Amino acid sequence: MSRNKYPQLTRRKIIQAAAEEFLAKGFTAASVDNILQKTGLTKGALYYHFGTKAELGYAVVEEVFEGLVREEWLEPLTGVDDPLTRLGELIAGICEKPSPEEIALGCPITNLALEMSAVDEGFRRRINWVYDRWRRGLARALRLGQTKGTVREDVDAVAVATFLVGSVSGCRGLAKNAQSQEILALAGGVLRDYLETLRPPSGPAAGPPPGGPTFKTYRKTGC
Amino acid sequence: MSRNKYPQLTRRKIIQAAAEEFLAKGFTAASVDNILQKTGLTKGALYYHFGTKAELGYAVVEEVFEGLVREEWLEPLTGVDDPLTRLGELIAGICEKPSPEEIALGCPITNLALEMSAVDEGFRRRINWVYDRWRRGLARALRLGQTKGTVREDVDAVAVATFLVGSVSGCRGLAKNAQSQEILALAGGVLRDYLETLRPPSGPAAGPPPGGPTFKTYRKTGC
Amino acid sequence: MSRNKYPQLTRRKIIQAAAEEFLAKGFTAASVDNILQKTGLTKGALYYHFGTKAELGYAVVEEVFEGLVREEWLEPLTGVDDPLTRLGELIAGICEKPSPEEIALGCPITNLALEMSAVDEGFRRRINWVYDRWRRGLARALRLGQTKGTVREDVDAVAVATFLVGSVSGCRGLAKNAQSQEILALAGGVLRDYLETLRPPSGPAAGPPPGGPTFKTYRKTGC
Amino acid sequence: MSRNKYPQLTRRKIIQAAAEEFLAKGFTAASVDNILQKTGLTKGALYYHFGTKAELGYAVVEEVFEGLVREEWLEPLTGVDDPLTRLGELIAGICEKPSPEEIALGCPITNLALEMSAVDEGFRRRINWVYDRWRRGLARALRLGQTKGTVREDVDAVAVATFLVGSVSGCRGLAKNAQSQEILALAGGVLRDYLETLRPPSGPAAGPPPGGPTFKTYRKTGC
DNA sequence: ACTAACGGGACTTCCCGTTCCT
DNA sequence: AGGAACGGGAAGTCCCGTTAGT
Repeated sequence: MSRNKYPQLTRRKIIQAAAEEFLAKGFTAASVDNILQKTGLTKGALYYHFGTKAELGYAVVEEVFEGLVREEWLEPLTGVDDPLTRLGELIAGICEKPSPEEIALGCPITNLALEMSAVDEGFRRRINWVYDRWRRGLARALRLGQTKGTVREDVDAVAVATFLVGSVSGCRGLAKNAQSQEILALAGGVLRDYLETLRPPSGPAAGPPPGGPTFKTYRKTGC
Repeated sequence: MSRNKYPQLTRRKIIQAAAEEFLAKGFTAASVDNILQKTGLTKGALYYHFGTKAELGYAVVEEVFEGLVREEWLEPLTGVDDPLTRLGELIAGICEKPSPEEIALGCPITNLALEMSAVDEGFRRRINWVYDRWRRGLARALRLGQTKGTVREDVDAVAVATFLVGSVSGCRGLAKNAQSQEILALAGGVLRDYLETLRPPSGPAAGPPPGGPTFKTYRKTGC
Repeated sequence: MSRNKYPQLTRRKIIQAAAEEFLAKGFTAASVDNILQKTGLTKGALYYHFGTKAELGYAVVEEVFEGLVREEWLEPLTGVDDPLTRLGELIAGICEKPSPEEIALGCPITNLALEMSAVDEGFRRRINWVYDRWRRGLARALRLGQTKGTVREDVDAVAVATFLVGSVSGCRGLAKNAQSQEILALAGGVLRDYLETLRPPSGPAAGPPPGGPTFKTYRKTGC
Repeated sequence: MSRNKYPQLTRRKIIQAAAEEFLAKGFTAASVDNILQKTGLTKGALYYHFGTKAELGYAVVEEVFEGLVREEWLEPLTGVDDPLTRLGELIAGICEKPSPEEIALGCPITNLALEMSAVDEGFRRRINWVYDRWRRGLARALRLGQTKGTVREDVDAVAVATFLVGSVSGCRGLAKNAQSQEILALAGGVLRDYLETLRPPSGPAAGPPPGGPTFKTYRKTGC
């Protein structure tokens, strides 16, 4: 067998297939052989690149799930003057127009977090790193809003960011179990109402009307 | 070896041990042998009472996890005139004085929900039944508050109840992964602030000051 | 629980259910619990009457399968002056008008014989006892025919009887595997042709034409 | 531990050991661990080559038992002008000089057929394929004899072939249960007498005297 | 850099039998 | 005479990881 000229491509293929399996079945129930069958590769390829099933899982967290958070939440919020409006759009995108898979499978990181964090410290740390970036991104956006006057001065940006991450992932879990988009929409509506609470009392109540078309560009797949 | 005169007691012992294992390791990773070892019983007893690991899991959901929700959330709220104050106390109890285990292991039903609902329809249905009771209990309490004038008339009780269940379980998951009580306290504080939003505009803003001593009596273990 | 007034009836029920299970799945693959489920009884009843699965099997051989041979082969042949004609009718009954079950399941004793005789001496002896009665019954009938002049004097009655038992059970096994009545009819026709070979050269070639209606009365279920 | 360069050899070893176990204990009662212990291999090897106990059984039928029929019956009969004589020799070889194992264990395919054909369609089809080759081989030999004038024109070659397969396997089963070579010899003698019936009336009654020394070269092991 | 072949173990299932009790 | 509860073990499946080779 000749040397592959693009080993990183092989690595990517394995990680992608693994991410799908972990999302669908969870880490423990996922089978290494299944993952490899999807790629057409064999054990040797996997254990050359990773060495262990857990390390493969770590790579999925760091290189796939982190990216989902960044694309879905962090990038759409960077440099936005009115973060509450934008957050409302993002939440609407997830809660009101989810794909069937998003409902059925829920939030990838949260699934992994609840399954593995109490069992495997390596997972816990890496997932925590993703969550931290998520929370900090939201907090930074909120603080920028405070600077611009679109967010009340007295809100604790970090606390609210933490709450938002928890709420969003929790409500997605609820909807996953119920397999119901309506439940997701219900909870999403309340969450958006809550966000309006954070605006300064006077001045223009809100930005553009919620549910506008702009948010669509931010939707991709996952978190 | 004397035959047991109280087979239901044996059944309870197995279910209890299983609940602990499932909570600690998840359903898939839990081992039947471990569960039995905790009880001192053998395969024969389990096969007689349950027949399958999945059926054992179903019984845990129906007979243990449902009870946690009922004791922690439903019973403390029945017949309460001012549900927002009481909800604040309950949330404070979970978020500000959690036991180390509660932080480390998170919310039992939510763990199982995210692990199994996409894989096993039997689990999904039973967990959904628990979640429904939870949501309906909160909604009923909020409606009673509306009758008594302690909750704003224009709030959608079912939507808020759904959001509360999602938020609480989501924030507990976040704290579980971070293994941090502070994060839980942070999110809990925001959630309680949100609850104050739901009170009628005029009149006495709130009941007793939040975080009062009364709520301690409602804390037990789990959800 | 009060004493049953007719324990022998319980015993019969178990044996009957066991006979069906053994015939359908074989002895090893048959499950004691399945057998009991058919009867509505429990382990206590079975192990009161039998003590072991093997002993239950022995009883089935002795009390059920032996009866099939007797009813199907021995009784129809007792005191018959022209055994070849009668044998032809019996064979025709099995080979040309078998019930679907008879084709699907084959000959009960032969099934058990091939499965168990090399493994369990207890089975082998009892099955051998049944086979011996079968063979002796045929041999006696043939000898009576020789006395009456309907069977050639120079045929070895025991040898032919042995061959007949082997051929019939073998051809039924072949048809069972092929799940084909035609194969059974094919082989049966040849066997009946062979029987004609055993008649004395001169004199009336045969009795009534083969395939006559009389044989129907001899058919019951099994061997 | 050196990796095997000839995996087909490993495969053969497993199949051979399995064939012996299945022949000795039957398929259901045979233990995978026992089979592997005979070969010195482990679960991994079996799972790689077969994946399932049933698939191993299928391979045994297709690659071992089929070969027995071919070597014992088909090859000795190909291109033979006087098939009845040759058949007599083959039957004599099995019935008059069987090895102790042949008596004790009986005909491999027939054992499997009676045990599995009513339970597992995969077995039934494959065993039926073997039986069909057997029957067709005999029928072809008989037709060639008819061409050469050594077999009567009016015999139905397929029917007689079917009957022969059934009789031989049935008589072997009878002898297996009785654990008696005499019974086998008895039935074999009758079968050979029957074969003589199929010769054309006039002309040289038979070829070489039955029981001649030539048949010994065809004996191998099984069917 | 990757394949084919295999090691070795753990898990659930399921089964036969036993004992206390009525 | 028989029901209910449980003991204890073995079997098949499947899975993760490793090594010899290329």
